[in-house]
Amino acid sequence: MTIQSNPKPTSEARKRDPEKRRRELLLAARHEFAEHGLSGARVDDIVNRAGVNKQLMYYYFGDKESLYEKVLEQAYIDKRKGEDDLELSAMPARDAMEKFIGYSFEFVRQNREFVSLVNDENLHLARHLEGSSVVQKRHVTLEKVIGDVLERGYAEGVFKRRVDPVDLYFTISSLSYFYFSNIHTMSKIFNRDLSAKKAINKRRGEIIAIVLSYLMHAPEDIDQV
Amino acid sequence: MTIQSNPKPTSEARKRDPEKRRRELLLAARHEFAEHGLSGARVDDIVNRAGVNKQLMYYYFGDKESLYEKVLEQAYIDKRKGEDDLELSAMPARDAMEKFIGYSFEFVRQNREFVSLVNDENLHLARHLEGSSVVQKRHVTLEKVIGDVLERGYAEGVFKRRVDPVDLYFTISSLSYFYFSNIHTMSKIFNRDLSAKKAINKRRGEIIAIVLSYLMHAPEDIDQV
Amino acid sequence: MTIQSNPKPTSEARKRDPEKRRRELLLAARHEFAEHGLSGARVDDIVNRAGVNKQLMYYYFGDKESLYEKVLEQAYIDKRKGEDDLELSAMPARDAMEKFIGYSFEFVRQNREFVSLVNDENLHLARHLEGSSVVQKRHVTLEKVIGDVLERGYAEGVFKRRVDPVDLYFTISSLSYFYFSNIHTMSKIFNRDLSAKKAINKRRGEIIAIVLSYLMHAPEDIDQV
Amino acid sequence: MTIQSNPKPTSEARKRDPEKRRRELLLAARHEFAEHGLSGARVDDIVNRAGVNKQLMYYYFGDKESLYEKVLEQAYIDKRKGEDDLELSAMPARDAMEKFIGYSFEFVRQNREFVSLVNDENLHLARHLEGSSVVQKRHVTLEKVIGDVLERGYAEGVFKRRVDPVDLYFTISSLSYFYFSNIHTMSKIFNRDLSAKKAINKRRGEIIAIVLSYLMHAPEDIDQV
DNA sequence: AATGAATGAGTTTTCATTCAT
DNA sequence: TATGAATGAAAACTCATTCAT
Repeated sequence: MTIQSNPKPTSEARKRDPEKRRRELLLAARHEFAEHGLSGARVDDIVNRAGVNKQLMYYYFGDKESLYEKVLEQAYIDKRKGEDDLELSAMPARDAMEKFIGYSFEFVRQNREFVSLVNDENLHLARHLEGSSVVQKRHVTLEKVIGDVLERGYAEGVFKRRVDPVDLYFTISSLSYFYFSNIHTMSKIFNRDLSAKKAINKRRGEIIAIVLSYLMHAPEDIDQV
Repeated sequence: MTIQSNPKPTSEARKRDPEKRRRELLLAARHEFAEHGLSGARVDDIVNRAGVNKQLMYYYFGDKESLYEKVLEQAYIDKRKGEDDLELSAMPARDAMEKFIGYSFEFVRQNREFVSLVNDENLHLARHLEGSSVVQKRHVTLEKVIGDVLERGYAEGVFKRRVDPVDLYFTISSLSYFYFSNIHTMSKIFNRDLSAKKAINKRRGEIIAIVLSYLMHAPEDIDQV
Repeated sequence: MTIQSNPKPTSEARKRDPEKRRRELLLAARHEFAEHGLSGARVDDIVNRAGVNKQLMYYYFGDKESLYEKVLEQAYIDKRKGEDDLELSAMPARDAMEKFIGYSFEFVRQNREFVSLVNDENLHLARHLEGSSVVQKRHVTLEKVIGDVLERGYAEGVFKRRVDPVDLYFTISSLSYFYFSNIHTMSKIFNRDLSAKKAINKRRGEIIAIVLSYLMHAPEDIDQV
Repeated sequence: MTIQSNPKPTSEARKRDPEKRRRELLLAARHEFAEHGLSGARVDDIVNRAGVNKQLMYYYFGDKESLYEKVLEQAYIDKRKGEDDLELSAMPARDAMEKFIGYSFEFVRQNREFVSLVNDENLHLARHLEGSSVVQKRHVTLEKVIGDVLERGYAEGVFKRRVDPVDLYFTISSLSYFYFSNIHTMSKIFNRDLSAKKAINKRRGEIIAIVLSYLMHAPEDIDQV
């Protein structure tokens, strides 16, 4: 690995690049698992998609399920990377919150495969997340980041309602995730084209409004009515 | 023949009751499909659960996929039945809305299988809902019921924000559905026991608060801040 | 049978006419067996075609294979009936022979199902003809009829070549039967539409010419060349 | 690897010879299909005959029907190979024709499986010949070869009757093929042992006589009588 | 005489995985 | 590292036949 590590494309070129093959396999696997779920995915299809020999998959990942775990873990890592890149601490609380909600929505919008993977993993009772402490660790920081924004909001006086950061994350995720997670059944049931750009953008606006409205109004407001 | 003619099921009885067998098969199938998804479910397991011969399933439903369609359709019908039983028109708008949100939450809480089925159906792009116009028809009334409550709320002055009934249904569904749909991954990720009764009840309260807060505050409220 | 034998259509009419149902079953079975062979035919399809309950077939015929035997036997009986109706003894030998050849050809032309049935029976080594002495008996007369025509032909001087009646029957059958038996493969192989009326009629003429030419020229004719 | 590199099959040897396994599968399949037809043949029996794992059949051929197609195609190719080996152009027309008829007869005599396969394929309306252009192409040359012999016969003055080469091929095939195709039913019907060597040889002689007689006598011969 | 329900034993096909090189 | 060949176990589905009425 260290010896042949960098480019150095000899006559036979791009062959014998184990890392690349691994990545290609993971990518192909993500597509397959997202499209068909763990049990619906076919090892044959994955390796065909990746353009590699079947045995190579076993060589790299051991078996189908381990490959699935790797795919899942990577999906969560990718998502958290995006969240960390937001740099929310650099802006006013309300803006930060709006940005975070918008990003959450856009993330699922552009990573539908993530939704499918996570849904399927819930079908399996999150059994494959067991081995991965990475995922858990990464979410501790997320909790903190949201907490910080909230605190700043309270300090600024822009947020009125005290909420648990994780609860808030739930709210934001629910609203963002569900739209894409259930887009097909909902489109059929209500006979609407929810995949239309216009519909999606409208929904994003509404989701931001819901969350902000919630944060910006103290509980008493309602009870007083 | 003349003696046992009527549904008087004697001691051994329960034989030759095709309708019952059909129902038992559907029930067993719902369990299996909810647990393992369409591709993960095993016909053998379904018929074993139902205690019938495998061929009977084919005799009644044609094939695995058709059985799945029937299960799915029935799941939606059952859900809609519950919604219709709420009789929301008989109470003040705010109470009606609170009741509806609470019911939506409790429905998924007590019908986790519904969540699994619908998630899996989304994985299949809602392809199996194609043939069922029943499901679509039943949701037209739902749209009307929500619309009525909203209108009454505006008239009563209790609701301030104008929203599309279907959008509102989305909001309520998102918040209710996601909690249970993603309960396993979320529990792992945040290392919390989201299945605990206390956590669930707390979340229900918050969801009701979110939705009501949204409806009861006009958009300007936020912008003015 | 004797009591309810004739029409007497009571209130419920055409129901309860066992003989008719038997015939309908046999007819449907003939279609199915001719189309798919013994092993390819489906009991379900047969009874559906006949519009009767499956169990009725078992009630009447015992099992699929016995039904097949009945169908086969009936097919041979029908064919022999036609041959007997020709009344070849009433006309000059050459005309009789021409008529017989023509009839043989037309029979398979119009009874393609016979061809399929017989082919399939040969696949089964004629095992199902075992029980049926009827078929064998009926062909003894056929042998005689052909023999008579031949003898008259020799006496009239129109036929020159002495042949065994059964051999001749083979020749005629071969030429007639093969055309329709192999019409699909041959059409494909030689890229011709052998099912066209024109092609069929032309072939009939040639077959008659072949057989007559053979009978009307003594063996020496060839050797002399 | 370097030591056993060449096809030097040592004592245990014969492993890992995919081509051979393919051939063995095809051979076993030909037996099975010829004995039981497409629908009557059992994949299990085929692979047992070939001594290979069942899945290997699917690995090589895709499914039962595709295997059937390959078997059928190969059967036709083998037959055509034999015909090409006759080298008819090297001998006088009459001898060539006699040789061709004799060969045609002997071919079916020694390749009864061919007969069964072709019969079964006709049952399926030659549907499986669709994809194989090979078969069709190979028969174009056959048509030419027969045409050449005929032309030479006319030139030599030995053949008097002008016939279409394909029609003649039909005549020869009919007479040869039918005898073996229908040998079981005919044996039963006429209570003769048509499988006896003597009977077969006698029939071959007669078939040659029929065809030659036909070719060597102009149509007028009959009409004049 | 007639029927809908039910079944056991197959039959094709699929699939993840391992072998041999 | 890489691959084509090979496999056992299971899966969906089929089919002739019988049961109960």
